[in-house]
Amino acid sequence: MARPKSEDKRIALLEAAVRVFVAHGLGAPTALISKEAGVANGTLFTYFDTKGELVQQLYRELKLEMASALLRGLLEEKGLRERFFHVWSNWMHWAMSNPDKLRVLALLAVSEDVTPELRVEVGKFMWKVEVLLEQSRANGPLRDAPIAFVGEILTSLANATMGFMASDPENAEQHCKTGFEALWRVIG
Amino acid sequence: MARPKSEDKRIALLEAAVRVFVAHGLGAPTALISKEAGVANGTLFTYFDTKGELVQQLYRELKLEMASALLRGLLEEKGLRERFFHVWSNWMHWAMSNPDKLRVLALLAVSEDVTPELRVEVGKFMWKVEVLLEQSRANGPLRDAPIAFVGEILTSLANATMGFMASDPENAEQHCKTGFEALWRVIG
Amino acid sequence: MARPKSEDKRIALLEAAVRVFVAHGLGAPTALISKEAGVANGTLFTYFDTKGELVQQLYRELKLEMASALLRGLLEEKGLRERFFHVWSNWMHWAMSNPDKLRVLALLAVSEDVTPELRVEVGKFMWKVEVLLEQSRANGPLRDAPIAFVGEILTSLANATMGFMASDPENAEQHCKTGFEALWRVIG
Amino acid sequence: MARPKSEDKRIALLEAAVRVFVAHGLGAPTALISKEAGVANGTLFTYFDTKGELVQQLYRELKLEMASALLRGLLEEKGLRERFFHVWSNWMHWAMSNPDKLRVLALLAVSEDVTPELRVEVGKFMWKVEVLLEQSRANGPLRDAPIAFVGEILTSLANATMGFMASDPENAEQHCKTGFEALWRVIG
DNA sequence: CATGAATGAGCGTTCATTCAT
DNA sequence: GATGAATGAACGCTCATTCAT
Repeated sequence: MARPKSEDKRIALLEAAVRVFVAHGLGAPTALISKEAGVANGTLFTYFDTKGELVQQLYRELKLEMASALLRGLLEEKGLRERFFHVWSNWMHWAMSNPDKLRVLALLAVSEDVTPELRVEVGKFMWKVEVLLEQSRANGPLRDAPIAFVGEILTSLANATMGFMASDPENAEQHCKTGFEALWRVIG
Repeated sequence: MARPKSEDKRIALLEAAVRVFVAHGLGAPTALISKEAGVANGTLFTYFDTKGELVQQLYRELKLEMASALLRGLLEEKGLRERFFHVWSNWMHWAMSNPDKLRVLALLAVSEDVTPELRVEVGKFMWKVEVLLEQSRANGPLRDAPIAFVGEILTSLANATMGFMASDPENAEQHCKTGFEALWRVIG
Repeated sequence: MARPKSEDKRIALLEAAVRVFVAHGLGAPTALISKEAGVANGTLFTYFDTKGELVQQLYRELKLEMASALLRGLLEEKGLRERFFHVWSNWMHWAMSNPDKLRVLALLAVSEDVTPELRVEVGKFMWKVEVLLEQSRANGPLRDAPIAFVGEILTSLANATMGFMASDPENAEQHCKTGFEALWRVIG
Repeated sequence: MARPKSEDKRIALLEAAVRVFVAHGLGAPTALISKEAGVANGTLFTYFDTKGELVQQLYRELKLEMASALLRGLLEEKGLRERFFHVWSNWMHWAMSNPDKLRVLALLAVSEDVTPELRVEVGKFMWKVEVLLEQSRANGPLRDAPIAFVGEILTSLANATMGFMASDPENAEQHCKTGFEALWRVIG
C-alpha cells in the first residue's frame, strides 16, 4: 500500500470533531473538523464516507471509552457496595476529566444520525456494569422493577451528578459521594 | 413586527414546529414549519425574527405549559408526600399525553439557541415545585446537599421515569409509582 | 401571489443556458447560467428543481421551437416536392439563424439527462413532417424500408447539410438545395 | 512519463474507458476507469497526463480502428460500386460488432476535449475511403458539390444506417443494403 | 513504476432571511 | 399583514491530480 490509511489521522479527526462539536454543535461544517485536525477537507471523507458516519463512529468510540474507564481497577474481592462505588467514582472522574466528551455525548444522544440500533449496540459496552447493577438491586426496593428501568435511573442519576460536579468542581468529591448515596438508597 | 396580529397564527406556528421538529430534528427547514402551519414561508418571520427566536419561544412555552400542568389540582391541605406525589403524577401524565412535546424538549435542552440565561429564566416556572422539594428534603438524607443538586436529581429521575413509561405504556401507572418511590427514598 | 414566478425569468435562464452550454459544454456550472441570466444562484432552482430538469426542459423547448419553425408558411396547395422543400428550407434557415441552439441540441442529443422517454415525447413534435415524409417516400426507392429508418436518414441528411452550410455560409443557399436534392433522390 | 512501461496497461485503460464511458458518460470519474482496468487510481496518470489526454487518445484509437476495419479485404480488381459496398459493409459490421465503441464515438464527437485539430488529424485515417468517394461521385449528381460536403453526407448516412441496424439487428443485413442503396442513389 | 491516500478547488443544492407585490 | 419568489452564503461531497511510500 502506498500510504496506508493512518489510524492516527482517523483519531485526530475524531478528536477534532469533539472540539468542534463542543464549540459549534453537531451542525458544525465538516470543513472545520478537517481544519482542526490539520488535514484537507476531502481527507475527512477518505476516513468517513459521510458526516453521519463520522458522528456514528464518534458516538461508538466515546461510549466505549467511557465504558472502559468505568471498570478500571475494579477488583473482585470487595463488597458489592464498594465495587459499585468504585465504578461510580471512575465514571464521575472520567466525566470530570473529559467535559468536552461528555458534552458531545449529550449532543449525540439526540442526534438523528445515532440510530436506535447503534444505541443498542453501544449499550452492550456497559454489560459489566449491568451485572453489578443486577446484583445490587437484587434485594433492594427496586427488586421488582424492570431492570431496564433501573438502568435508566442509574444513568439519569449519574448524569445529574456529573452535571453538578462540573458546575461546582470545588466540591466535586463531595457531590460524587452524595450522588452515590442517593443511588444506593434507591437500588441498594 | 413588535405585536403580531394574530395570536392564533403564532400558536399554529409553534405547534407546527413541534410536529416538524419531532419528525426532522431541530435542523428542519423553517419552510417546513410554515407549510405545516398553513402559512407562507415569509409569514413565519413576522412572528419570529429568526429561527432561533422561534426555538427560544418554543422552549419557553413548552416549559411553561409543563410547569403549569404539574400544579393542576394541587390542594394545600394534604400531606407533603401526597402533595409531591400529586405533582409527580401530573408531571408523568403530562409527559404521557404529550410525547411530542417531551421529545422536542429533549432536543431543545441541548440546542445552541437555548442560552443559559433562558434556561435560568425558564427554571423559575418551577418555583412552586422547588418549594415543595425544599420542604420534602428538609429532613431527608439530602438535607445538606445544595438544593440545585437535589433539583437536578429530581429532574433526572423524572426524565428517566417518563422515558420508561413511554416505552412501556401498559404498565405506566406502575412505573409512575416506582419512580416516585425511588425519588422519595432519595429526598424524603 | 406575492411575486409570481415570471415566465420571463424562466426563459432568460433557458436562453442563458444555451449561451453557457455552447461556451462550456453541458458540464458548465449552474452558477454560470444564473449569472448569465442575471439572477441569483438559488433562483435557478426555483424554476428548475435540478440541473437535469433544466437540461430536459431546454431539450424540449429547443426541439419544439425547431419543429415549429419547420412548418412556418407551409401551404397545402403546392406539390409534394415543393412542400417538402419548403419545410427543408425552413429547417436549414432556422439552423443557420440559430447556430448556438443547434450546437446545444447536438450536446443534448447525447446527454445522460435526456431520457429515451423524453426523446420519444419530443419526437412527436415532428409528426407533420413525418406525414410529409410518408407521402413523399410512398412511391420512392425506400417505399419498403421501415419509416423510422427513413426518418433517421432524413435527420442525418439534414444535420449534414446544416453542418456544411454553417461551415460555408457564403454558399449556404447552394448547399441547402444540394442537400435537398440528395434527400429527394433517396426518398422521392 | 514519456514512454510508459506497459503497452498492455495503456490498452487496458483505454478499453476500460470505453466500458465506463458507455455506462456513465464522459463525466465518469477516472477512478472508475482505473478500477475497471484493474490498476490503481494514480497509475492512470502515468499513462495519460490528464483525463482529457485519455479522451483524445481514445478518440484517435477508436477512429483508427474503425478506419482500418473499413478496408479489410478490399481488393482492387472489382468495380467501383462493389468496392464501395465492400467498404460500407465492413463499416456497418464493425459498428454492429462494436456497439460500445460506436456509442463512445458518438459521445466523443461532441466532447470539449476533442479539438478541431484532432478531428482533422483523425479525418485523414479515412483517406482511402475518400479516394473511393471521389471516384464514385465523379459522374454522379453531386459531382459539383464540395467533396467535404459529400463526405459529410456519406458519414451521416452511415451513422443513420448503423443506428438503425443496431436497433433492429434481426434485419441488419437488409438495412445495410438499404442504406447503401440510398447512398448510391445520392453519389453514384 | 505502481499504489492509493492526500489535496483542495469546485459543484449542485439548501435554506434562513429579505423584499416586491 | 400575508405572500412566496429572490437572494447568496454555506454545506456536504466529488474528483482530477499530486506525491509519499
